[in-house]
Formats: sequence, C-alpha cells, structure tokens
Amino acid sequence: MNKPLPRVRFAPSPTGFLHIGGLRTALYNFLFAKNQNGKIILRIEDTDRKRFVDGAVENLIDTLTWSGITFDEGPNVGGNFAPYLQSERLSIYQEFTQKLVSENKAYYCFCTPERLENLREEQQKLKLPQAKYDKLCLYLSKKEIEEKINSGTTYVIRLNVLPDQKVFFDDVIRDRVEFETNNIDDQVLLKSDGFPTYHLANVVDDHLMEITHVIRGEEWLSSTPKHILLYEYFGWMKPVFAHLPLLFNTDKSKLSKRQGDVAVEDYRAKGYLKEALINFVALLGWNFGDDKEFYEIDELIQKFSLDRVHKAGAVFNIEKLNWLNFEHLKRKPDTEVLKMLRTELENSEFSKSNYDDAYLLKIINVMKERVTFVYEYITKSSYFFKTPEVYEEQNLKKRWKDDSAELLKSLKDKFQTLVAPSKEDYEKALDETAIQFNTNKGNFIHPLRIAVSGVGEGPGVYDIVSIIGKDETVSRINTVINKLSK
RNA sequence: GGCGCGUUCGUCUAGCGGUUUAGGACAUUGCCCUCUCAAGGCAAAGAUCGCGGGUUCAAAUCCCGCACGCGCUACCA
Repeated sequence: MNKPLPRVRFAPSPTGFLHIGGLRTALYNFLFAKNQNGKIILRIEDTDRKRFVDGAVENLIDTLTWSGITFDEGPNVGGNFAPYLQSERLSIYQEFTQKLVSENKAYYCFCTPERLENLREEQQKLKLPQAKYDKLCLYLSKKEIEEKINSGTTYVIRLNVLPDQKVFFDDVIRDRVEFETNNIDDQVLLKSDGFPTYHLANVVDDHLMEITHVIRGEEWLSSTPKHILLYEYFGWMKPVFAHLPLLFNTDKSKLSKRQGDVAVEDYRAKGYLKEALINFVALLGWNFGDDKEFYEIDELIQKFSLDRVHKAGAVFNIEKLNWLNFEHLKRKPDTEVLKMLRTELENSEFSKSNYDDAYLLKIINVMKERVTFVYEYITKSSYFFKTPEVYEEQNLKKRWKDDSAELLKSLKDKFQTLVAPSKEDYEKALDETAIQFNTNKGNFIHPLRIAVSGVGEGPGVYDIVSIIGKDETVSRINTVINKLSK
C-alpha cells in the first residue's frame, strides 16, 4: 500500500502583511511538500472581521509570489477544494457545528460578555488554578434554548470538553505532548456573528481539504488539544502535527514590529534578495547536519526534512542575512545583476542618464566583491555616474601632499598623449611618470584616486580610470587641481 | 496564577553515551596579500554545554528536581 502523497497548507490571516515568521512557516511547508512530492495549499483564514485589513490578501499573495513560494491550490490559482477563503465557507462550518450540537459535543451559550468577564474576575480572585467557562449554558433545557433563540438572544456555540481525561498527540518536532481536559476551556467554535473561530475552521478545513501534515508555529501548540478533541468528536483522521520553534527579537521576545522590521515587504524594499531571505530563514531552525550554509532553493527542497527542525526558538540576526545577501548577489550572473542595476538607476538621481550595457557591466565586474545590495553599486561608487562633488576629508589629509597637484598635472599630460588606452596603458604611463619624477608610485596613485573618485576606497585605480575613460579622467584631474590648489 | 514548550560561543548552529582539548558560520581582532577598500588566505579571542543532583567505568548527550526564558490562557489568529 502506498501512502498518499502529503498535502500541507499555509494558512495566514490577512491582518496586513506577511510576517517574517510567516515566511518561514510557509517555506517549511513548501520545502516539505516539494521534497515529498506533495501539494501545498494556500488558505486564507479571514474569520475575524474586526481585524480584516483591506488589500491584505492581495498583499500576502504578492509577497509570497515574490519570494518564490508557489502554491498548488489557493484563492489565486483555484483547486478542487475551493473556496480557499474561509469567509466564503461559512455554511460549511455552521453545518458541522450543528452536527456536534446534535450529538451533545457542542452547545449553545447565551452568556453575555459581561458575565464572562465577571466570571473570569471572580475566578482570579479565588485563585482558581485555571480560568474556564463554567458550563452554565450546557444545562439549559431544549425548550429554554429554543425560546432564547426565537427571542433573538445572541449566542455562541461552545465545545463540550469532558473533564478528567487525557489528550495527547505526537508532534514530529516535540514528540509526545500531553494535556488534561481539566485544563482545556469550552472553546467557542462559532461566534455570535456566525463566523467560526480559528479552532473550528482550521480543523474542518484541514479535514475537508485532506491535509495530512499541519506545519505551523509553536504558538499553536497549546491549542492543539482542542483540535485533537474536535477530530475525535467528528470521528476524523488526525493529521500529523509539527510545531515550529518561534522567531525572536534580539532580546528573545517574540519577533515584533517594535524592534526592527518584521514584514517581508520591508526587507524586499530594503534591497534584500529573495534568495538570501529564503536561505537565511530556512536556516533559522533547520540544518542538514553538515557545515553548509549557502543554499539555493532547489538544494533546500532536496535536503529538507521535518525531523531535522529543532525545538528552540531562534533570534533573528540581521548580520548573517547581510552576509548571505552579499554571497547570493556575488554569485548572480552579471547579466542578471545588470537588470537589477538598471532598475535601481531608474529610481535614482541618474534616471535621466543613459548608460550602455558594456559600461555597466564593467562597473559590476569591479564592484561585485564590494557590495551587499544592488543599490550600493550606485551609492558606494557614485563616481562612475558623476564627477565627485566632494573629496573625503580624512583621505585628503592622509593622501594629498603639497606636490600632489603638480604631480597630477604631469600625469594628466602623460595620459593625454595616450591613444585609446587600456588599463595597462594607464598603469604604464603612471609608472613612467613616477620614474621620471624619481618618486614613489603611491604619490601618483592616491591623488589620482582622489581626483577620479573623491574617496579612499574602491576598485583599483586603473580600473576606475579605464572605466570612466581618458577624457573624463583628465577632466576630473583638472577639477581637483582647481579645487585644491589655492 | 495555571498549562505547555524550550535552555551548547554575542548570534545562527553541529553534536543523539566514549573518536571532543565541544566543530562550523556570521560578527569582532590581528597577520598575509595590496595603490585604497573589499574579496581571498591564515590566525586569535569567544560556550566549565542554565544550575543542582543522580545513572554509568564514561554524560552536552540518559533520568529527576530547580531556575530562567518563551508561548497559550479572547466571541484574535
């Protein structure tokens, strides 16, 4: 007998943007599905109308698409188990809730929010070990229930949790986890607005959509016994559960907006590559067991397994992400970097200038090992796009000598005699001038760097000069001499 | 408060009872290379494996207790 191929789902709620932790959960689901030849489904859990944010679904899908995580079924691609928006499945939840009610596994509750709050306060005052609903409405007669419903009293439907029993499940990542029903509240399944809570909708949909593995964040671990109870009440096969460790801020608190960026779109906007973000987030809680840290998505798919996900939460550390971005960018083909650079240029102060591919490719070639982000091709080496406007103070102090202007002038004269010079020609010309003046090459090189770039760092000076060309070099030497020899 | 989960260098992690003087990566520092900055190479520093008890010839690895952290404790997900 062949085991059916796994079906997993990523089920975010559309409250604004894709959280970086959500990306990790989506990714692990994706990697697991692809590795196992299974299917991954996108389901939108929009059951809380108060928290619904307009455009959030589109934003979620857009960000997911950008990241390269694709779905076999979902609101945007359809599928045999549609609809994939929970708000469009309301009648399904109501039907299943009625089934539970008819079997006494769930019950109507007419308690007001005020009573519930008072109840909680009282329980706290009495220092009761756990605050729970007191099952008051469980004992209402059929007649009383009908009267209340007919008179228009609002109600919810609660799960009827039986006392003194044990509930357990075997989590792939955490092994056996056990709870006592005495610690489980009679969870609301259907809210007074007719919408289901997460707990109900999640179980019903996972069953209906034939989900085999529930891979989600650890924040759900404590509510899993409620889900287990529901599976048992319905008489359904339970999926395999895998609860992923949480992602933390630097201070170990749950990753949150207050301490830096948590939205995937923020990282995208900052210029991070999806490859780097995926690589980084994949390693936050999983590794293959060797020393490899640089991964492309294909290899991740090939090597991923749930049993190598570990249990402890991880701090989101941006420095390693930066390094991975650098590595991924460095290994990208020049032609691809060229495309990205063009996009950056369009959004920069140089949007009106025209640069041919050959020119930009030369820049990419010499800057590749010096940039972490594509935009740094522009910010770190703006001198390829415009004449330096300022000359770095510190560098000037160190490298601009009394005779620099005079030496540069001679060098410029020498350069001007060159015909279609190559990088080597510039080097040779500088060498000869240095010999002619019987002085160190450095006395030419450093001032020349100042003249052409304005800064004390960057590619080899012959590279810069040969890229910007003879005329531009001569012009920049003239400019620096004018500005600095007063 | 209750329940649950977790705890190896600053951070991400390797490690599944002996091959470990606890390995790698990022970050940090130094050296080499060098026209600068990177990249690259080499090296240093950094974890008595949360703490305390056991079990064992032998424990980061198994067991128990404690501490700390985190999560849940809503008609939010």
